[in-house]
Amino acid sequence: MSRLAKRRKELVVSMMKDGIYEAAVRVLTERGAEGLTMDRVAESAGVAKGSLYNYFRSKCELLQFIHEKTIEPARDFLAEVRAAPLPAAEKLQAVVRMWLEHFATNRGIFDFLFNDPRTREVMEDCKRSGRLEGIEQLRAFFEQGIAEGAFRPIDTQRTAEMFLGAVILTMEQQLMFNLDRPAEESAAALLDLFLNGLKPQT
Amino acid sequence: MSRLAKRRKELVVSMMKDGIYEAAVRVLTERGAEGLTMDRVAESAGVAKGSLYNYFRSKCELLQFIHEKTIEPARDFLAEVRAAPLPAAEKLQAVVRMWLEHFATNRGIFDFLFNDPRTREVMEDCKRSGRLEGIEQLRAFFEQGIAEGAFRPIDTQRTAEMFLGAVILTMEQQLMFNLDRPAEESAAALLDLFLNGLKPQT
Amino acid sequence: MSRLAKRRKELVVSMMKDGIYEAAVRVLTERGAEGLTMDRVAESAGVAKGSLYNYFRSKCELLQFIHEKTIEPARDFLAEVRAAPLPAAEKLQAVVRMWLEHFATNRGIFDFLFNDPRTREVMEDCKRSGRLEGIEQLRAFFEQGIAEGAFRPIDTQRTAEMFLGAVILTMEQQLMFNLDRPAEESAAALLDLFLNGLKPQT
Amino acid sequence: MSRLAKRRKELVVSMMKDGIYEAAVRVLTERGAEGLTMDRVAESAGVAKGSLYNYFRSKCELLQFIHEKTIEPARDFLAEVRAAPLPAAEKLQAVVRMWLEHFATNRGIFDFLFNDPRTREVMEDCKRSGRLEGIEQLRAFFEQGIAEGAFRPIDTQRTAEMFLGAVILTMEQQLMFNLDRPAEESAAALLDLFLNGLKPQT
DNA sequence: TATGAATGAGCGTTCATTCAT
DNA sequence: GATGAATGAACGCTCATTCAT
Repeated sequence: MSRLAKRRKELVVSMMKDGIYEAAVRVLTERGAEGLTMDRVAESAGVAKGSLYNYFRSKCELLQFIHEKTIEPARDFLAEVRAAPLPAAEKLQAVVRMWLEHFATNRGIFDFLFNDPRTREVMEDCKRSGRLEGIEQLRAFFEQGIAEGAFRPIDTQRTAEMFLGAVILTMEQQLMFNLDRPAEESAAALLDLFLNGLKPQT
Repeated sequence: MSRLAKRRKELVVSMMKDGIYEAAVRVLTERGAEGLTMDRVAESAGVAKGSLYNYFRSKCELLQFIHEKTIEPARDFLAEVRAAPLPAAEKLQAVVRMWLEHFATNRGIFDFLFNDPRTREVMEDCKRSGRLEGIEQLRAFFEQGIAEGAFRPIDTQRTAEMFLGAVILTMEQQLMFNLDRPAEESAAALLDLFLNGLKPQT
Repeated sequence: MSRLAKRRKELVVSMMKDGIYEAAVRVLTERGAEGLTMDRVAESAGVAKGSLYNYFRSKCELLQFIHEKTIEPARDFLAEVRAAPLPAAEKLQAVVRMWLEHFATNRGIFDFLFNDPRTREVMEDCKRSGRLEGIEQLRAFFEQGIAEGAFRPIDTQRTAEMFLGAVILTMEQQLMFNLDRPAEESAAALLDLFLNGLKPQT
Repeated sequence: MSRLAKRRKELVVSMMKDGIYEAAVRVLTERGAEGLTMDRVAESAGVAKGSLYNYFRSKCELLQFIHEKTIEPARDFLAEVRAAPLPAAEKLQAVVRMWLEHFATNRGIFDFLFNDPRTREVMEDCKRSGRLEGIEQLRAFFEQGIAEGAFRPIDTQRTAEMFLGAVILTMEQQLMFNLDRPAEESAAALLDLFLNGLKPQT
């Protein structure tokens, strides 16, 4: 096969995978993680069930693809932010805003990524859950903040967990009730609380 | 049927439901949310599968009952704390410690209650997840704190969400990795962070 | 449950298993070992597919049951013959005659028992294939014959293999072409050849 | 199309068929009869799956071709031996030795040819299994032996069946347990038993 | 003619629900 | 009311075959 033909084939495969991905996301949105069956993905993608297996060896592999594809832009942005010459607090805020924006669109896929126990099991083998990755990244920011003297020398692991938990639940509330909170505003509220605490400034 | 007979019948029904509940919790603990089948619940409860349907119209209804029943002691404790003559921060800490202790015993049921997508759907129909209630209760504490002048006048809804998120994820991490963090300590860390914030005390 | 009820239940279960067994044999006969699907067994037995799983945990278990049930009477007879006070040659002849009669009825099940590679795999785990069991039993007869001085001191393992092979292929030819050879006659021919050999008596 | 072009085409087709045959044998060897899928044959042959259907109308036809092609050298050798000026017993021994050697190399294809139920059905349609041919050929040897006065005037059909059965099961045992019996020795044991019988020489 | 993606019937298995006893 | 066998739709997955390129 010529190089050109090969390239074209790769493109077609990539497009099919994307189509299946989108179908899966639709199913996820309409029926939840529980309702994500290969039959429904196939139907939603407009292909035969067997065809899915031309692109993904198993449902598990499809799940991993969805995970990867969804989380990828977030991860890229995170790496970018991490490398940027900004104070820790600003990095945190940027990341939170991005997360809120990124997942604001779609409740099904968010649950699937962060909360579905099946997904977690599948992912643990190869990639870690989105949650674990998020915690790890956040820790880096907290450590930077401490090093800069901007944060108290708290337990970064615990802090990262609490912070991510706060972000996730904020997102979930928004998705669950279709709230209309600008990401900007939510991020600011989060940072304000975590930076300054509840106690009145003396 | 006489009133007495009626009363007795109610009692019997209630006991059966409780027995089934306990069986379900056992199954949940041993096999996870995925493994919670009517067969297994029936077997663990020592009744016939068909009998479950005399007490719960469907699996969905059983799920709702489990939810309710599990949440109940937490709710009771919360009401008690709420009524107590304590400063907001102490109330928060007490509640957090109780939650951590209450769910530390049992990973299966926790996942089931907060994260299982099947459960989630079911719950949304009737009271839109246990989270809501927790948030509502927490709001009261934050409002009290503000009224007392102990807290800044922040958005209590958002704060409650963030706080609950932090608690939940802290719990989950602990359960997921079988960490050995005393509830006392975790509660203290949570309170410290939310009260004082990340910024160094000036 | 009373002892009586228990006994009745056992009987019902046993009858269902037998019914399923017969259905499986029918399918085996009509469609061969390849065509033995759970769907077809269920249909032939006049029950829903799911019901099969109330009596057999898996297809493998059903296969083992068929194996056992079919081979059981042959095994019983063999044990009886083995214990009887007869010369080795007569024992051999009796067993061969029994085999030919026992399997004369049904080609499907015979193939399934002795030749189907799938069956072999399944059986190896728990029971040995019919073939192995047959060889082992035959060896005993040859050893007896040698001890009695009626047979030459040949390699009993090999001899048992050859003998069983001869029996099996004789059976298969008969089944394959629906020949009308009396078991009696076939057994006599087998014994004559194996005892006296091809060479003319000097 | 010119005669030459036709001839060339035939050659190409024949070579392709042979290539596919070899691929099928490889698959058979590596994965067993169960694992012989058109996908794997195509992959092993280095052609597209669809191409297989240019040379064989169906999997069934491919199976028949494999059968034919595998049996062929044995058949050729048999014809050769048959025509040779040797006593019947020596011919028998030569053929048995050849068979044992021919199939000793390869368990997968042997099972496939003689025991796989799928194959069996296919073969029955067109030539009722390779066995028949073997039996027919063996009969000729026994008839020769009788004519020469070297064998008793036994029923040659039955004898041929028993003999073939003995050979086949001997082979199968060897393959199933990976025994290390030289073909020479096995052939000698077979002949000794069939010629001289079990009874002690008087 | 060669290709290989698309197909869809079929596989073994699970499980919430029903219903005759 | 209690039972548990029967049900059948649904699941993830396979693979012989087809057909547009």
